[in-house]
Amino acid sequence: MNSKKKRVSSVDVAEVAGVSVAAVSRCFTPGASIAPATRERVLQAANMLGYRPNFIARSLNQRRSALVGLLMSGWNNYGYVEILRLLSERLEAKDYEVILKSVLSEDQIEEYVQQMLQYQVAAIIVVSEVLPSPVAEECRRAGVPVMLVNRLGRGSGCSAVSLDGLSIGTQVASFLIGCGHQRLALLRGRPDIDFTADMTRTITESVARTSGCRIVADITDVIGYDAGRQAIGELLASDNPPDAIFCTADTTAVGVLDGARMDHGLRVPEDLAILGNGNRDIASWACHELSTVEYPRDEVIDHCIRILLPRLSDETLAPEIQLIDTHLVLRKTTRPPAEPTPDFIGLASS
Amino acid sequence: MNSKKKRVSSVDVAEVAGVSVAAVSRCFTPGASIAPATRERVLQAANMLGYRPNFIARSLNQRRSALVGLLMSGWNNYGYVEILRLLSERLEAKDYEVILKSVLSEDQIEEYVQQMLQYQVAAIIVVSEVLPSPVAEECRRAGVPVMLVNRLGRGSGCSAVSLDGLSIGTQVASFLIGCGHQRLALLRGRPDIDFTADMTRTITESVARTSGCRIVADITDVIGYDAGRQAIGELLASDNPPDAIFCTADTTAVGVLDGARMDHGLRVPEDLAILGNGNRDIASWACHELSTVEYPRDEVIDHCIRILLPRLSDETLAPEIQLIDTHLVLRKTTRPPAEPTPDFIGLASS
DNA sequence: CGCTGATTTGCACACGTTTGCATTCCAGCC
DNA sequence: GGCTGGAATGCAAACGTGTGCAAATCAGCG
Repeated sequence: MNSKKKRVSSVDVAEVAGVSVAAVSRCFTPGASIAPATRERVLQAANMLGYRPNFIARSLNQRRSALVGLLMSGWNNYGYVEILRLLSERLEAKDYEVILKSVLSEDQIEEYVQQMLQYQVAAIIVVSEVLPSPVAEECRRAGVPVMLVNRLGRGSGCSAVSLDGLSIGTQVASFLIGCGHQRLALLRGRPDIDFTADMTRTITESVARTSGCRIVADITDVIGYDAGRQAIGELLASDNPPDAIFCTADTTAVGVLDGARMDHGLRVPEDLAILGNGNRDIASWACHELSTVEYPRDEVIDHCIRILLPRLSDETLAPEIQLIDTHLVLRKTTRPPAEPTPDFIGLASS
Repeated sequence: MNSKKKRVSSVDVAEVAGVSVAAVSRCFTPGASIAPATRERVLQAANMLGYRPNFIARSLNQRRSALVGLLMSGWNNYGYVEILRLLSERLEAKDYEVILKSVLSEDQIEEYVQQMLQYQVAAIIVVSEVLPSPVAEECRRAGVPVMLVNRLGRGSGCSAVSLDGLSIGTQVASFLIGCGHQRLALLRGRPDIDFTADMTRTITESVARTSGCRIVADITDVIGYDAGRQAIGELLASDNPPDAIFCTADTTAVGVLDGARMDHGLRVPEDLAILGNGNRDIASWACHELSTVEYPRDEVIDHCIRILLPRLSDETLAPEIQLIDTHLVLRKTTRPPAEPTPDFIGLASS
């Protein structure tokens, strides 16, 4: 009833409690020197008036805020959304606030970063395929650390956490080759993503070292169910139809799977093996049983937080890049390896 | 090189440009009275020094920030994530910043709202099934409007945008009854959600008015693929197996679909009709072809923004509640209506 | 040149905190 | 009782900006 006009501040509390504003400030500062008795009196007055310390004023005074900027794109990528959620939760637990920016086109990045810097964010996290190249330098000048997730940003001087495309590419290649496939196709999204580019490189190299095996197609900008379903049609109609397909997203892989089975009557994995990436919920569903590459999101998040937290309070720390390895999750869209070791044969048949 | 020690502020710019701080402030305030010549000089100095106005200081001075708090839960619900994304984009376009809080349990809400109020947010949006009951009152005291999305929060005095459960329940019931189904089952999530509760109520009422038709099961807390797949097993093993199932989430419906087909050999829709809710991407996939209820997210967002924006600048506006109607999207997990009008029969058979 | 009015500029205060420093208070001890 | 030292408290100066008010500047006109 009285609070309609004015916002209650520390001077109001001080007046009621009969102390100075300094005292009420110390009440809300852990570890400050204050007598238990007055502390009690102040808290009581604050409670009665409905007082809350103003974080904006505090931030101005301390010259640093507990705000962390988060640039997000790739909402259609389920893994990114999970990362967003987990990052948010972990930062909340440390009493940081996340200010979220959804970036639609790369042009916006510059503007958004400027805005975030104006809010004196303690750091900027980029969960996105696009890299704020010119912006990184500006953040460094402002002493604001930048952390890239799912992207390496080589040479940008940012910290980063990403899957190790080289290692995973090797795993994928040796598995598919080991199954006896000879005509591989790759369906991936944007060509300029570090992870998929690295993966493609090692797969290509591994295949080149294997006689009788080759890559019949490497198509970029294939993203999502419909794109996958259409792509498999085109591949099957081509001169060199593949006998195994690796997709950099599970949804694409499911599109390929549905297309192969329902549009073209293929048997999976007998006629065509399909390997996805991400191991999201749909991969385990009974109607798909998709073989895929595990995405170790908890590990990704752990490293993010580990790298980020110390840099929030100490600007001078050097950026760090963390690569993360993972493994395949084999279900029913791929065949078991064609040539297991004798030991395994013995074990299985005895 | 020089910016390592100090942050550049308006006094630095003023000094370089040879004007007062007031002048540089006016440079960045649209519509302020400033001579073009000095404006040019100030901007040049600002640019040279890499100066950016400090929004924290501005917010403190103006006693209001461009921050909007966003409480998010239900990340497994694809629709909610879409809402989050769109809200973020629309608010960005109006130069507001979104502070994101991921709420895991209801206990956290109180704390998170307090934190947001301490950051002087202009409003709080709740995209969540849970309602911050005690908190709503506190926000009103602080003059901060609260907007609920996908939840009505009756009696809480908050603005809200939600689907009209009563209307949709009527549509679902009359469709399923019109198809000749007689044993309906409902699988829904949390029992205390306005939308699904309303829907359940009207479905129950409609069924009660129809002779020969009844509801054989109304199970709550069934959320997601696995839960749906398990639930259909239990339903089929019961004394009263349903011939039609309505699920309040598409993922649940797909679980039911897979379970019915693959675990129990049922034909869908001949033996069992399945209706989902949300019309998310998976519903249209060839392996599912799920009939479902459309979720008109653009409309939801439009109303959100329409209601919210004026209340960001004017605290005195009364809360507003907007109900939104939608329609069914019929694919192949439901049968066409059993008794079309004679006209239709005539048209179809002639 | 002097006057008028409009435009531009600067001064100084306010926003709500935190914090270094000085001061006060109080208990303990010789 | 006087002295000492530590704890508690208040004073006042920041932090970086916006803005009302008054001063200053300037153009225009008689």
